[in-house]
Amino acid sequence: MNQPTVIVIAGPTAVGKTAAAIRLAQSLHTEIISADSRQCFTELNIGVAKPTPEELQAVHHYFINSHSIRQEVNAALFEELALQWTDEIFRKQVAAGPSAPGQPGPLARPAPPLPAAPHAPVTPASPARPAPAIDQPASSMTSPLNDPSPAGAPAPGAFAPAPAAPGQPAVAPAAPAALLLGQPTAVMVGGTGLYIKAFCEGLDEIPSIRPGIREQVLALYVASGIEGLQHQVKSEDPAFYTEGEIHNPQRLMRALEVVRSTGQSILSFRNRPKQQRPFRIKKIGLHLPKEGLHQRIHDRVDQMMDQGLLEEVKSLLPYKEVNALQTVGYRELFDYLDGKCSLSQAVDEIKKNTRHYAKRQMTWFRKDPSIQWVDAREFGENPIKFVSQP
RNA sequence: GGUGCGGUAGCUCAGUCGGUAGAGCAAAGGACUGAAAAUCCUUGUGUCGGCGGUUCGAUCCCGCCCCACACCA
Repeated sequence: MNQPTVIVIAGPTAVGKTAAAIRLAQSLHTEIISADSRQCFTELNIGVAKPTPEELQAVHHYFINSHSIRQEVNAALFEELALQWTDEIFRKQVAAGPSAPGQPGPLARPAPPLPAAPHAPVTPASPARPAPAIDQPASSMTSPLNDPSPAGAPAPGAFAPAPAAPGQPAVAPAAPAALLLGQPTAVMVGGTGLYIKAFCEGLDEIPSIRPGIREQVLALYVASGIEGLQHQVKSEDPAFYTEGEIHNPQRLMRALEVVRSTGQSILSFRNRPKQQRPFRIKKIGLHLPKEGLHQRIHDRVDQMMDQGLLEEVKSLLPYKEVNALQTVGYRELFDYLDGKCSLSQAVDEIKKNTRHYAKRQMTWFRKDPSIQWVDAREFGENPIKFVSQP
């Protein structure tokens, strides 16, 4: 049975997902939905390894530069938006008609294919970039759907793609029709496992939290710590206190805000079966040997510093408390700017915390039996090869 | 050369009034449905610098040696 397909590219940070997904999307003449909880923010560029302006020009990306750090973004919002975007991509492809091999597909852009040099030169340090558009009130950005990719935010230089064998053509010559069988296809790429899960399986429907309650719960945590949260959860949501993660402040606060807002335990909402999506999902996991991945992480952090990450972080100092900036690469440099450590210590911390992050990502993705794992280097050579099999 | 202080887990160190040792970090594994680049959980045998001596028994006390640091010449 033929259905539209979403190809999901997952894997740890710095394996080379971005470049691989762009090549794949170009081969398939389609567009990309990013599944990255940080690259959606216009104000965050170097530190989140956003695709370069050239890459964004080559393939249309959704959920890149679509939000401000002053907006609340979470997995539920992502699920909702990504489903809309998927539908939008499919409809565009249907409207444009099937593409013929060797010809520009319906969504192909005029830009030439990106070079896929196995060892792309490090992009030189970016010149001073415009100040992030954080002056705008969040309310003026309430329509991310209509403006998914403002051109104003230049992204940092590209991180070199996973090394591919020399001599490979920039774009696989395979015909998109081989995979599509006349059916629309979209590409999703990102490292935020929860967002991918929300998109593929859906989240339970939990009413939104009444205004003021989240602040109230946070204040409780600040004032009385995890013991205070545990104490309240024990009396207000005993079921969660018994079954939930009671050593995890975030889970405790979530449980409290739900019970205070709805009068019911958060556990009572966890009853919805996995969603059946009206499209096929094919998950590809990119991996590299640990030493190689760590080397790429270290190199990329050094590149970020060369590209001016410190300046980017300085410009965000007034916003250091917002959730979007609780992020590897930013927190450590805030500490440096606060005089808590030396610059080289901060850089070492970024490398270490990025390694930890990659490990957590692998723990998450390994658990998903529907992922087909591919060596990132092989995938980079000819992504469509791994995608054209059912 | 002399004096002092050290040499204990990958790193920084604690400790054993003599009964073969434990924290933080690192590392490894894991959980995770509206903060997810977040948050949380689990895992600690290492010639206690080397060789002798005292002792039932030494990482601990004593002697010599090696190494590091500081100060004095």
